[in-house]
This record gives sequence, C-alpha cells and structure tokens, in this order.
Amino acid sequence: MLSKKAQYAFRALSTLVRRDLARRNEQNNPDSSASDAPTSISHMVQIHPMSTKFLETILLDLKRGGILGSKKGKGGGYYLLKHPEDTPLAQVIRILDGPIAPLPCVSLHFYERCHDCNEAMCGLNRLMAEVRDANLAVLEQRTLSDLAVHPEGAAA
Amino acid sequence: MLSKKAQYAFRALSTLVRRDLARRNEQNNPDSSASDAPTSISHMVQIHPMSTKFLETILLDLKRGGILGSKKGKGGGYYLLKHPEDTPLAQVIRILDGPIAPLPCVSLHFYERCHDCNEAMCGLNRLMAEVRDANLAVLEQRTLSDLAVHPEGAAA
DNA sequence: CTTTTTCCTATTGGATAGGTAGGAATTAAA
DNA sequence: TTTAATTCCTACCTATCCAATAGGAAAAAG
Repeated sequence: MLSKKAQYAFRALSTLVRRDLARRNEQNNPDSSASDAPTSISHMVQIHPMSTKFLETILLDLKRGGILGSKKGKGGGYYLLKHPEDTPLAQVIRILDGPIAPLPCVSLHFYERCHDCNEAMCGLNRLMAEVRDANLAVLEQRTLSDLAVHPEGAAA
Repeated sequence: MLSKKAQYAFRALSTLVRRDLARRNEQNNPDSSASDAPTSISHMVQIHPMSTKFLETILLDLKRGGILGSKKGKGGGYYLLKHPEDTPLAQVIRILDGPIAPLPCVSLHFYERCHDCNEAMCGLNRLMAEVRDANLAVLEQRTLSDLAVHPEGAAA
C-alpha cells in the first residue's frame, strides 16, 4: 500500500500539473520543458486540504529527488522541473516509499542480496520478479500527466 | 514489500508443495485433491531455518485462511487442503499481509471508500486500479505449484 | 523592515512488525 | 497409563516506522 506521504504527494503534484498544463496552453507552447510561476504550499492545501507542515516535508523530498524546483520568499513556491510526461509515477513512489519490488532481492533500485537462498534456484525470487515487472510496466509508463486526465464520460 | 510473515509462509509452503508432489508421483495419482501425511513445524524449520515459534503463528494463519489443514499430536503437522495449482499466491498474501492493491479505494477484498475524492473523477484512483490489475494478473494466475518449479538450466 | 515563503532539525504519539513465553489440549506409541 | 511429540491459544515485548507537529532560520519581495 502507498503511504500517506505518497498519496499526498500525488495530490499536490496533480495541482502542479494542472497549472502547468494550463499555462502551456495560454502560451501556445505545449512543449516548453521548464515551468516557472511557482505554486505555494498554502495554495496546494487550499485545493487538496491536508496538513501544511506535513506537505512541507513531502515537497522537500520531491525537490531533493529531482522532481520539483523551488523559489523562496514572497511569491515563492514549487514548480515542476520537467514536462509532466517526463516524470514516471515510479520515480515519485521510490522517493517517498522506497522500493516498488515486493522483495529486496528483486529490486532494481534498492537491491539487497538474499542470503537465505540461491536466487537462481529460488522459485519465489522468480515469481516476485514477475510481479515487479508487471508493476513497472504501469508505473514507468504512466507519468504525472496521466494524473490530470479525467476518465471519459466525466463532466468538466 | 512482502512482510517476513509472507516470506516465511512461502518457504514453508514450498516444502509442503514439494512433499505433496512427490507423494502424488509415488502413488501415480497426480490429480488427487487432498493430501494427508502431515508435515511438522520442526521438519519445515530443518529445511528452511527460521524461528519455530514465529512459523507456528504463520501456519495457524494459513490454516484459518483455509489453505492448510492440521493434525494434532505425535506424528501430526500441517498439510495442503487443495491441489497446489488451486491456491493462487494472491490468497496467501491476503491472509498474511492484507490488501494487494496500492490504495484502499481500489482494493477488491479490503475496499474502503476514499472520502477525500470523487473516485470517478480521481486520476490517481484510476491509475492505481491499473497497478492492482497488473499485480493480480500475476498473483491470481500463479499458484503454489509454481513455487516448486526451478528455472530452466538450473541443475538438479 | 515586515511579510511571505522555503528550508532545516528535532520531537512526539500511536501503530505495526517481528518475535518470545508459557502453557493447554490432543494424539500416538511405549 | 505414562511419556513424548505435536498443534493450539493468549499474552507480552521491543524496536522501528508512520504521520504529524514544533520552532525557528534563511531568503526574497515590496
């Protein structure tokens, strides 16, 4: 299960993505890579109510993780460093929750050797690698831009 | 990530599956559904070293979850209630770790309404349902019998 | 120089994970 | 009928983690 941190992160990011896309539209420049016009924490909390202080630590994590940039002081806030399509959901989850794989011995980014088994001989290892791949097929393909898309049939 | 409980459960189950398959072979009756000849905890721990007391609680969970049967007293132990092919890995994980879905609001067996969002309008809900489906495609298809299979090329 | 913001470190309270302790109940066999 | 081997049950323990809070320092704009 995703932690609250990751859930709140996605909510805040969806606000940033929507503003980012709207701004690109206004400017008729849908492919510009960077995004200024920072969004403050207090604004994000107005859109999606949650603890301000808690969101603060989450956004710092996302900044340290290379997803967000920030601007201090009056009028400051956070902004996406890349086009929403260029940040897969997997990256967000790894920053806030760590490994996506169900076992350390099948993790790509947080690998730890399993000293209790010979991995080549271990049935569980092989099966959990399948699970990992099934997850990554979604989480590396889907990006922040998918967060802002509403399903068909939903009214504006 | 899988808990230690689930990991140990899979190890113990792999011992039961191997013995179960061997017995079916001896008897030339590969399709018999039930399995007597219980295996004791102490024997399982000899095959896969771990805390005996801890494994005890895990096996009780599996029994309450309808996967194992047991026989008390001398010569007693645990045995599979069904053919290994008829117990998907998902069932084991749900018993020991709970939900497989990444969010309560997309869980099939442990659903909880998400009161912070309109699920039909929520981008995250839809994406996490995709992740859940990708997981279940593996975990409902793969069964205990896959635990005992070694990859090609591995020596006996 | 005041206000608004991000940034940083530390702390807290409650839950969960992982495991232990001790014994009751059951069964087979000596 | 006693003994040994087993499952079964309840309670407990300890360390870690989750979620959140506290209190300010640093920066930037007006």
